[in-house]
Amino acid sequence: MARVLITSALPYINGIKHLGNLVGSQLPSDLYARYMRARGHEVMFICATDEHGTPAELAAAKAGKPVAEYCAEMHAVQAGLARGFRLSFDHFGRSSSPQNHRLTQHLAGRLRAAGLIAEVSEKQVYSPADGRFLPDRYIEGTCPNCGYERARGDQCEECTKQLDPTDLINPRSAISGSTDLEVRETKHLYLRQSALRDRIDAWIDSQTGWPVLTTSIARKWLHDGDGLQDRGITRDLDWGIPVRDGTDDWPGMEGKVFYVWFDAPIEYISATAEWAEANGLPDAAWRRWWRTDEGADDVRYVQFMGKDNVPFHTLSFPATLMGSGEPWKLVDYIKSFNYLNYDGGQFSTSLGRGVFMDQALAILPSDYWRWWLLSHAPESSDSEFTWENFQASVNKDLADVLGNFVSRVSKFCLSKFGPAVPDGGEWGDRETALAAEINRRLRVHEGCMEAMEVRKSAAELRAIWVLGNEYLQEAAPWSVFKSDPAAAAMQIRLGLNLVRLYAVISRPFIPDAAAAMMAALGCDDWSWPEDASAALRLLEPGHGFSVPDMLFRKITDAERDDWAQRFSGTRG
RNA sequence: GGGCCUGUAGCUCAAUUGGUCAGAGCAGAGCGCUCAUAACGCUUUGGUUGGGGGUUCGAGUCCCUCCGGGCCUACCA
Repeated sequence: MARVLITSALPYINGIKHLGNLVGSQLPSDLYARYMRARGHEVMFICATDEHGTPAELAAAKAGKPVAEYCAEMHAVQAGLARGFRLSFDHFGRSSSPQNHRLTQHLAGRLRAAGLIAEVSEKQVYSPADGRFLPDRYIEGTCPNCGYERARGDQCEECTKQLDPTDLINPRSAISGSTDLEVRETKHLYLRQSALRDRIDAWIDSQTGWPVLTTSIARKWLHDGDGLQDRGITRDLDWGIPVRDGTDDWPGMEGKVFYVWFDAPIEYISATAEWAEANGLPDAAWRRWWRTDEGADDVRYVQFMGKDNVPFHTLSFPATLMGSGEPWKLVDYIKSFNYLNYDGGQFSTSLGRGVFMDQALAILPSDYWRWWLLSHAPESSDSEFTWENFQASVNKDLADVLGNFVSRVSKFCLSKFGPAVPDGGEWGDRETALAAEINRRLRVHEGCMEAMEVRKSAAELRAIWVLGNEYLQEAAPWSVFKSDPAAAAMQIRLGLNLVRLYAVISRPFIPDAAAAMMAALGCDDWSWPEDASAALRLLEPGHGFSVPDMLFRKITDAERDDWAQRFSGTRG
């Protein structure tokens, strides 16, 4: 048994996430966590809401609530949706937790002591009307290059030219529209990533088998131009983790907070501490996952994220941990995903384009979505959600191939033999061959799951479902029953055992359906089928079962068209 | 501008990384079965792997070029 630490990129607090966000980190990480648990490994699966930063403050203001209250509410909403999608986090924390305050301040202090923090005075745009410094992208104005009137301070979206806020003509606050802007001097802390560049570079080089997407993004940042640049890790905001040197004041930095991307990854660790506290466990319980000097040496740490998060996880966060000089556990494997698009364009939170987590659950149970999203995960390139494809996959894979198999086996048994696993008959060549084929395919499936090849894993799982239908077709118990009832009993006994086997191996993908299958069989033995031959004899003659309700219903053309219409534009 | 990824049957995607690999699922066609959610099984029609050029005994797989799609480019997170 191994110990596996799994983290999903933290969803940002300012609203309900869409399916693209879900499939980029939380869902595949859940698949992996569930599979690892199913194989008997000790798993710590961590996620949290990422609560700091300007967008959170603005979203709270828009909602007319204090930011702390807003975040608490949105955390509860996101936690509820996570439960709705059956995301099996051991802990779903908050980056605003006391634990994260302490650890972030501690690590900043360590970095300072190691000489890896630089204090830099710089000029930033301040808006008296908004009462805040404005990040570059919150300043709008006319592009000096192309004349576009709504260019942002970081880049003109029209001509893609990189801009400095002071380049803009007629600059104004994107928040209030105020043109009363001034440039103020302010001091900030920079993490001297440049000083750690060689160490990080060597560390990235030492990794094998990481997705190209992961390493290519990291190398680009390491080698582009002058190489890895220092990064500002503080902001002039109210909401965040106050800048401190461990538990001491940091002179000159009063009133400033750490930048969200400094404290967010640290929350992976802090959330594990939150988990320990929530469960009444001592610090040693979480430190054995994170401190290589306190037991984390044998931990395998895997991170899941969308490609936009890769720089922070390959560079900034490792720099933070390495630079601390303390033996923190570094990530062993980074699984990154491309984007999921929606019907010819991008999902858009602002435009309400696409399907959001709450809406998805209002339409169909989570298993339908889990299956489609996982079997179409954007691994090698961006992928696309279309209602036609969703309908086809759900109806064929879930309803026809798996659901109907369970239905035909259980109903046939009930009508011919009654509500218990029938006795009689012996396995022949066909059954032996089936067990061998299941073993073979299962080993392939396991290899894909181990390697986090999500789509292939789904395809292999489906192929194993198909084997059940092929077997029934060849064995034809409905025909055999007429001449040799005992042989038919053996065949259908195998079929019922196949249902249990399917429940076990399908559980990481479709946990609710798996539970329904197992419940109908009156069984609670979730042991992994190491050997199909034995697993297919697990339910013995006389064991009672019931016919489950329809596992998956079909999506009608009318529903498909209705949904396509409903989610094409404006949310609500 | 620079960098990276990507373009394979109508659709969604595979090809152990130069050597029978041109494949699977869906859709289409034909046949079979009747236990089942008009479900299942078998067979089968589709591609000169975006265009062009090159390297090689041999290239979706390497190089050049052109065309198309996407992402990143450090103050959104």
